[in-house]
Amino acid sequence: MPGSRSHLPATGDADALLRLVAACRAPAHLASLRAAHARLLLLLHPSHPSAAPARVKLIQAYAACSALPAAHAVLNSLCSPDRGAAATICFNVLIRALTAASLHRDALRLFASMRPRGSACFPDHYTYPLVLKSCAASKDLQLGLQIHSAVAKLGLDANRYVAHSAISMYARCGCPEDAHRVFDGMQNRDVVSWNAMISGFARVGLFERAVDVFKEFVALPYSIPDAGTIASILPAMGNAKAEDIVLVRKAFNEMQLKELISWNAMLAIYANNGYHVKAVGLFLKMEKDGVEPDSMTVATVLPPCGELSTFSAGKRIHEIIKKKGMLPNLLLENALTDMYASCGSLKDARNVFDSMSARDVISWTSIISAYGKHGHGREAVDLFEKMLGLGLEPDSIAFVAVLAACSHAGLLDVGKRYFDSMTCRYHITPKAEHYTCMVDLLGRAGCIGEAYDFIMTMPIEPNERVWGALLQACRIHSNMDVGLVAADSLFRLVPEQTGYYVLLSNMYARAGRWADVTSVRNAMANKGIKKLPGASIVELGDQVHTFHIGDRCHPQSEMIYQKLDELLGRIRGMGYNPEVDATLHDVEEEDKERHLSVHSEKLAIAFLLINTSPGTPIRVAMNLRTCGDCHLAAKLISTITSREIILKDSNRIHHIVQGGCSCGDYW
DNA sequence: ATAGGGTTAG
Repeated sequence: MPGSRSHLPATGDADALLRLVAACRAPAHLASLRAAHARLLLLLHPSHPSAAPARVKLIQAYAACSALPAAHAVLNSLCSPDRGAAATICFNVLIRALTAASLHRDALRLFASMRPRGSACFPDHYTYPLVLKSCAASKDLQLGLQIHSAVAKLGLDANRYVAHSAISMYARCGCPEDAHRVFDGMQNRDVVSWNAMISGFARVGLFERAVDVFKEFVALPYSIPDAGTIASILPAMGNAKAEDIVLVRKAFNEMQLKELISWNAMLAIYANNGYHVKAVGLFLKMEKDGVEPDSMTVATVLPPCGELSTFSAGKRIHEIIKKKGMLPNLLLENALTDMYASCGSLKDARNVFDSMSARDVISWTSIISAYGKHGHGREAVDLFEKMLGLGLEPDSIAFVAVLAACSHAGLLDVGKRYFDSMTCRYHITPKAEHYTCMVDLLGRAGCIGEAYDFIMTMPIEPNERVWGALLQACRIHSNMDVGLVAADSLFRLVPEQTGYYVLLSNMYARAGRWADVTSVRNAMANKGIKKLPGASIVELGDQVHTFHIGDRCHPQSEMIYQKLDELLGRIRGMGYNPEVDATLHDVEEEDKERHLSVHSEKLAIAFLLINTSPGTPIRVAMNLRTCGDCHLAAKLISTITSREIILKDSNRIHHIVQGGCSCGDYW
C-alpha cells in the first residue's frame, strides 16, 4: 500500500542516513548534512524509536561542522515536555559541544535554560560534570558552589565523574582545600580521582602537595598510573628533585599503554628541568618505537635540541614538521627559529623567520636574540626597531633580548636608551635579568663604577647573577676594589653556588686574601654537591656524547687525548700559551696547564675532529661560560684544521672561522 | 545516544 510506506519508514535507509550524518565532521560537509537531515525528517516520525538517537547524532554533527545555531535548532525542535530523558541527553550533547569549543558561558546559559523548559527535563549525572568543568574554566566559584550543593541534594555527589569535576572546579577556582575535602570524602577512588587531586594541587602552585599525593598514589599496592597522571604532575615538576623525576619516569616506564600525551608530558618534565640529553634521548626512543609525534611533541623537544646544539636532530624534527603538514604554526615556527639560532645556524633561523606568514612578539624576540647571541648587536637592534615600526608592543622578554644583544656587542648608549624607554615609555618594571644585562653592558664596556652605582640604586635586591656580571667585568678590567666587593657579596649571597668559585678564589688570591680563598674552598667542599660540573656536549650521528673535565671514561679516550696533544703541540708553535691565570692559584704551574688542557670543550673538539670528515663544522654546547684558554685554543684549532667551530656556552654563541670569532673577543 | 583528570614556543 503506497500510503503506508511513510508511516513504516525503511529503517535501513534511516541507518544509512545516520551513518552519513555521523561522517559529517567538518564545515565542508555541511551541505550533505543538511540534505541528510531533511531526508531523515521525512523518514523518521518523531515517535519512531530511532528519532531520539537521530537527534543526538544531528546535534553532534552540526556542532562538529561548526554550525552551532543549527545544533540549537535541533534541540529546540524538541518541544514536548514529556520526553524527559531524551531531552536531557540532547541538552547534554549540546552542552558538551559548547564546552569542547571552549564556549563555557554559552554552556552555562544552556544549562540554566534546562529547568523552565518543563518538569521532565532535569540535569543529570552527565550534565553536572560538564557544567562544573565550565565553572572551572570560567573561574566561576559562585555558580560552582551552587551547582555542587544542588548535586549534593540530589545525592549525585557519590558519582565519580561528578566528584572529579568538583575537585577540579574547586582547585581551579582557587579553593584547593575544598577540592581536597571532596577527594577525602570519596568512597571509591580510581586513577582519575588521584589525577584530579594531583592536578588540583599542581595547577594552583601547591607543588609539594601535588608531589606528595602522586607519591602516595604510586605507593598504593595496586595503583596503575596512566597518561593523565604524568600530565597532571607536570606543572608541579618545574624545579623538581631528581628523585621525584626518577619516580615519574618509573611510573611512565611501567605504563603498558603509553599514550602520546604521556610521552609529551615526560619530555616536558625533562625539558623543564634541564635534562636536555634525556629529553632528546626520549624523543629518539619515540622514533625508534614508532610513536608518531604531534605538534606538542616537537614543540617540547625543540628547546632541548637547541640547548644541546643537536643540529641534525633539530633539522630532522623540522623535516617531520614539514612532512606532517604542521606548518604554518606560529608556536612551532618560533621554536624552530630559536632552535636553529641556538644550534649556531643563524642562516636557518633567519630562513624560518623570513618564511613565516605571521609573526608575534615571540617570533621577533627569537630572531633578535638569535642575532644577539651571535654578537650581531647592530642587526638585533635594527630588527627590534623594525618590530616597533610594525606596531608590536615589546614585552619584558623582548627587552631582555635586545639588552643582551647590546651587551654582547658592546652597544653601551643604545642599551642605556632601551633600558630607559622600557621603564618610561613602556612602563615595564625591570627584573633581575634586565639589571644583569645592564651591569654586564656597563661593566664590560669598562664603566665599572657606573655599574656598581647602578647596582646600588636597584629597587630590588641584586641577585647572584647581577653580582656575577660585575665580578666578570672586574676580572676583565682588573678592577680589584670593586671586584672584591662583588666577590664578598657573592660569597655572602650564595656560598653554596660554586659556579663562581674560580672567579671568587682568583679575586681573593690576587688580593692575597688567603684566608678567604680557604673559606671558599671549604664552603665548596662542604656543600660541594651543588656544584654544576662543567660539561661539553656534542652530537654524532644520533648519539649525544658528554665530556667532563679530565674525562677518561669515553671509549675513544685514548685517541682523544692523543689528538688533543697533537693539536695543542701544533698551536703552541703558533703562540698559544695556556692562560694559567684563569685557574686556581695554589695548583702547581704544570698542573694548571694540564688542567686547562683537558677542559671538556677541548676534549669535545678533539673527539669530533677524529670522528667527522674534513670540512664538517664542529658544534659543541657547554653548560658554563667557556674560559679564555679554550676560546683561544678553539680559534687556533679552527685555523690549522680549516674547520668551522660553533661553540655555544651558557651565555652566547661563538662562531669561529679561520681563527676569528663572531664575538670579536668581546665576551 | 551522553560524562571526569591531563601537555606546546621567546
